[in-house]
Amino acid sequence: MDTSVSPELDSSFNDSVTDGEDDHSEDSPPPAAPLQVSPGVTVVQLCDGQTVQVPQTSVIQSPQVQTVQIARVAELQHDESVADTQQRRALLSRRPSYRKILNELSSDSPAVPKIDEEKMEEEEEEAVSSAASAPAPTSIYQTDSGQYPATGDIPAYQLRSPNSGLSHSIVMAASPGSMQSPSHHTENITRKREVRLMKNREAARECRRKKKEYVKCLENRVAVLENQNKTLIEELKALKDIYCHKAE
DNA sequence: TTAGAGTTTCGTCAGTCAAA
DNA sequence: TTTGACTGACGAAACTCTAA
Repeated sequence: MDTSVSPELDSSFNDSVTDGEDDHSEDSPPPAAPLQVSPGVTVVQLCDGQTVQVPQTSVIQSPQVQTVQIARVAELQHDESVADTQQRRALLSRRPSYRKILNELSSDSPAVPKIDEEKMEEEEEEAVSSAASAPAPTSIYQTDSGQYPATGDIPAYQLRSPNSGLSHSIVMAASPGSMQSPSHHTENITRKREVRLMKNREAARECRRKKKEYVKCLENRVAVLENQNKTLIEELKALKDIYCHKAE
């Protein structure tokens, strides 16, 4: 099972995504700066072991952030090793959902729309109640969401679904399970199935939407890091030049 | 213009997990 | 134990691109 790797990646990844969403995140101070010798100056070690003092405005401090992040991941791993099994299982077995990740994102960045869960619930309830109370719906896809009739675009596999024709005259039994005729029982099962399918359909849509946003955030993050990397390389080159001139 | 390949989108199923 | 939410995998349909 390779899922054991994902939580660490995800925990650091969530930070990265959050940072990636906000391009100014590089301006924020790192959680710790081990090579910082004074408030305005950072010490950078060159390949020959010597050190050079760099103004704090330099982007060279950013790798420290990464180092610290790696250290935090290592810490996390250590903590996990001593945590109880249930907690570890919770950490290792499942990655956070896109909903969680994106909700975190949205709390950091107002540009990302937060998922209105209450609204979604209301819509679902509405859909369910309409499915249950509709006098004679021709199809659940027409009565519930209103999407398909609006576009007139009902996929063929939905039309030929074995359930699509069975949703007529859905009536709730007065006491489900006690005095239910076979037909009512079948209708109840059918209705439950249709509700489940409808919810799952919505969930799949939402999941895909979240996934897209998530991938976009990753791409943004990659772009930011690539730029940063380029700047760092140039800066390192300049510093080496300065050092070589001094040495001569 | 059109046939076919490649890509995208969508619904469904199955499996997992957390909460009740 | 049951239930609901979430998400990967799969197949089907729609869409896009390209060579003939």
